[in-house]
Amino acid sequence: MHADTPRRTAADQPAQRIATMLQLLQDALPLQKRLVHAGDVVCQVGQPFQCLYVVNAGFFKMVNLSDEGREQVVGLHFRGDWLGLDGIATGRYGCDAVAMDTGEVWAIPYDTLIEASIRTPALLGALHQAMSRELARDHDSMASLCTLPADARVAGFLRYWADAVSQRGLRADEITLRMTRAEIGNYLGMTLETVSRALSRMARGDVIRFKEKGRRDIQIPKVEALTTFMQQARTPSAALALH
Amino acid sequence: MHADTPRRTAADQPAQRIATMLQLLQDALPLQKRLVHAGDVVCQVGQPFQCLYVVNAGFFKMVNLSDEGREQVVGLHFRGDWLGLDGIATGRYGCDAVAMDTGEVWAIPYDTLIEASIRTPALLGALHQAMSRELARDHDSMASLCTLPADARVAGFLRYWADAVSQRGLRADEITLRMTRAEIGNYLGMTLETVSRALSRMARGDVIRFKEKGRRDIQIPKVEALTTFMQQARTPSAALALH
DNA sequence: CGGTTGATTGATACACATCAAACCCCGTGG
DNA sequence: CCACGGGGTTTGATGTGTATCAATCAACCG
Repeated sequence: MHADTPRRTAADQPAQRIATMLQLLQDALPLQKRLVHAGDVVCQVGQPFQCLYVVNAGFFKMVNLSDEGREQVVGLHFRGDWLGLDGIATGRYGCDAVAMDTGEVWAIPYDTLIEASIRTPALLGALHQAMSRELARDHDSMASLCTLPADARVAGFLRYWADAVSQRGLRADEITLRMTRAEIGNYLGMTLETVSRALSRMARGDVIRFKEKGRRDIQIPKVEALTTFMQQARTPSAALALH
Repeated sequence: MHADTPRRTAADQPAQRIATMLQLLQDALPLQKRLVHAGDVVCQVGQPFQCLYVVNAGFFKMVNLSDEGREQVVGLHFRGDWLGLDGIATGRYGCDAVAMDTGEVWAIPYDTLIEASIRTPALLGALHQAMSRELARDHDSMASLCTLPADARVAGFLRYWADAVSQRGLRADEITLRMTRAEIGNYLGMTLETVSRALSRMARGDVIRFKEKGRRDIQIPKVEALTTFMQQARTPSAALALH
């Protein structure tokens, strides 16, 4: 893993797309920039919908408060993602957007966005792409919730995270989860103990490694090993290796 | 349950919204109408994205072919819903849209829609609402997949279906599922046997009734009974009534 | 240093999957 | 007409993946 200068890797394309989109927004709109810290709530379920928020830095979880207080993480968002999209239809936000780290979001009043899109049609493209992408991502999440066993879901989660950061131009072989096991488990539909066990199994199989002093930083020597781990987790066949 | 003339029930508002939107599309766009029958594929995963489709009649399932052939139903769509939205971002459809009954969709080239939206801005509102609504719906699905036990998920599915048809102006106390138990189970992340058992339990508790000669038609005497059934299914407490 | 929060690991329980058998309904064709 | 076959559904017996309960441990912090 020598640090070769990355020229035009496959990950560059999304990075370019995100950078271009953020630039477009800055040029075409008066943005209200807002700094956030871990735990800050960007927009809250039930509040009247006014603004969309675009993530310029940091990362965020979307939390759905289902009926009686039960919290459910329904999405994770990184730089370039939009927050608050599910408020357009009803006029009220459908989720809390909670910062998991210090970061910055740009508030864009929806009305302003629509107006500006007359002069700058590319704004619509950006919005539509963001929504469409989230739809596709949600479908993938549902598929993995429905079909994959716990181990495979955790592996898929790590792969998703690694993809997300690598698409943003960061190194993906060493990720630092800014979520507790409980939050991960909530997002993946399992308990924190199951998350912990899955990670332990992956570490035992050398699919991942924990950085010394802290089990939040995870090294991923080979991202494709996650994929193979997912596949073999689906079949109970070769479960005998490493009891 | 005497047939009182429904004046301005709560369900009228969505019905009005859908009718208005369909009218808007007809007035503002040259629509390519397309009749479909059960099993027809409206748009197929991997095909280049050109058109969005709006459901004018019938009902549709969205199927995600995950990696190796494994089919996953990720959404159900009724009159007024849009199909193919997850193709905007990538330029290729992300799901198959399969008709579950005879129906009609209106094909709308995306480019045409965007152009027309300059003259008729309301078109954008319709598109954005459709996408936003689906996002919110997906989040609800994820929450129920993650938190609810099988019985509650099935009950929630019936309630969702009943809501959907009642919002389209049809009677909701007697719904005919046009899906097999296997399809329902696939959508809800459980096996067909579990779906069957859940329905049997609900029938035993008189939450639903099967119409004679055929277990696809389900009577729902009181829709709110589904909600209470969901809640008591979540707590293993009162599970002793009716072994 | 104790106190707190998060993580790991083990023992046990249970919800659901799996396997299997029987049934119902419906269309087809002798 | 009934025999036959096949897809869909129901129900039961058994197995298993994961939740639950509980104890221990590691890191952080005032």
